Amino acid sequence: MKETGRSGCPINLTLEILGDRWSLIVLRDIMFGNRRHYRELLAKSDEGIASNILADRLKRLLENGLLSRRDDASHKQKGIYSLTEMGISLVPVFAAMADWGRRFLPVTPEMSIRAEILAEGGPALWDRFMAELRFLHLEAPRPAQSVLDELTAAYLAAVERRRAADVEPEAV
Amino acid sequence: MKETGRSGCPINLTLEILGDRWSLIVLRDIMFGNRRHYRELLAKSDEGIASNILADRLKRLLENGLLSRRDDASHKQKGIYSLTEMGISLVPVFAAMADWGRRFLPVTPEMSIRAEILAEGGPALWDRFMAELRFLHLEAPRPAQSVLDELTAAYLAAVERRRAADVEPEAV
DNA sequence: AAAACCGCTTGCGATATGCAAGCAGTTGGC
DNA sequence: GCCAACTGCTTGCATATCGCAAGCGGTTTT
Repeated sequence: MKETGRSGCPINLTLEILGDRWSLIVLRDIMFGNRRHYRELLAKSDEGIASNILADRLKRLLENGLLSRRDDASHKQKGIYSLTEMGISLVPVFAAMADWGRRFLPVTPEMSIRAEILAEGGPALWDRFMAELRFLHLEAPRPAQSVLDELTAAYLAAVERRRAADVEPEAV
Repeated sequence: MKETGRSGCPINLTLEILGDRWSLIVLRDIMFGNRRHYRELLAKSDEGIASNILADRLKRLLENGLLSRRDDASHKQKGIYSLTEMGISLVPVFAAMADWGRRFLPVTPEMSIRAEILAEGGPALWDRFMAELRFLHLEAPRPAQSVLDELTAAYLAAVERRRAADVEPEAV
């Protein structure tokens, strides 16, 4: 930890680690998009993060204990980034932020469907999701059902709905 | 709204408005410290925000609809900043962030007592707090009890505890 | 009349961001 | 075995933002 900050307020300390435009975007893509390699995070980012910014954020997230990194056995150059328990514990923060965003900001329907499901499901769903993340990123046992699959399916269905509506705008 | 952003993702849009080191600090001081004037926010900030940054953040928060500003009838130069419903709705986000911070970061006991109470109280307490903020910032009726007083009293008691422990370190 | 206070601005050096190009090493197709 | 594609990540450089200190016109207090 650096001693840059001034106060021991939890909000302040959280902002010192996550208070920028990109850190939470990176974590979001790892968490909800299951992107585990540098190139995946770089190329498939909806927002188009720059490569040096991504490298810097990954380094800081590693230093701060939100991520861990191990080598990919199948490719000597690849590294696999995983969420730690500290990173997984951000699920309620993401849920709260996403719910706020979808209520007050000009979100697109397909991008807010997952926020809606998380808000609807509440803490019980978040717990199930976190259990699944512990399976995907730590070595926890596989849970019965997959929340991530549910979220992803809903998202893809919304994308498809949008695509169909664009192709056939005369239909109601 | 600016068209800077790339995606309609609620997390991304939220970060475009609040994703920096200071915006949420300012809102925190208004919300939990009931600081309503520029000078109060400037001087009583635990983190020491710079005056130009504060002015810029207040402007952006006004533009984005999180705050409103009106003249202070008692002083021709003073302005009073108030939370809008959009700003008040950040209570769950603060609660989630503060709870995460107090669990994983080196917070001080007196600064995390309020986070603890909010986490303990859950959504029911948050709703009561938001009702009180609507009284303080909008023109809603006064609620029966004050959550803010409760939080502030707990904080001051923790400060006093710390002070007493520092003065008389031999006592247990 | 003087001093303190009001919100906020200006100047300026330091730091962070964003973009494009590039690098050494690895892998896969032929 | 050869070359192209791909790997994570760095470098250079222009621009934007940050952070500090000082200051400004006006108001209020003493």
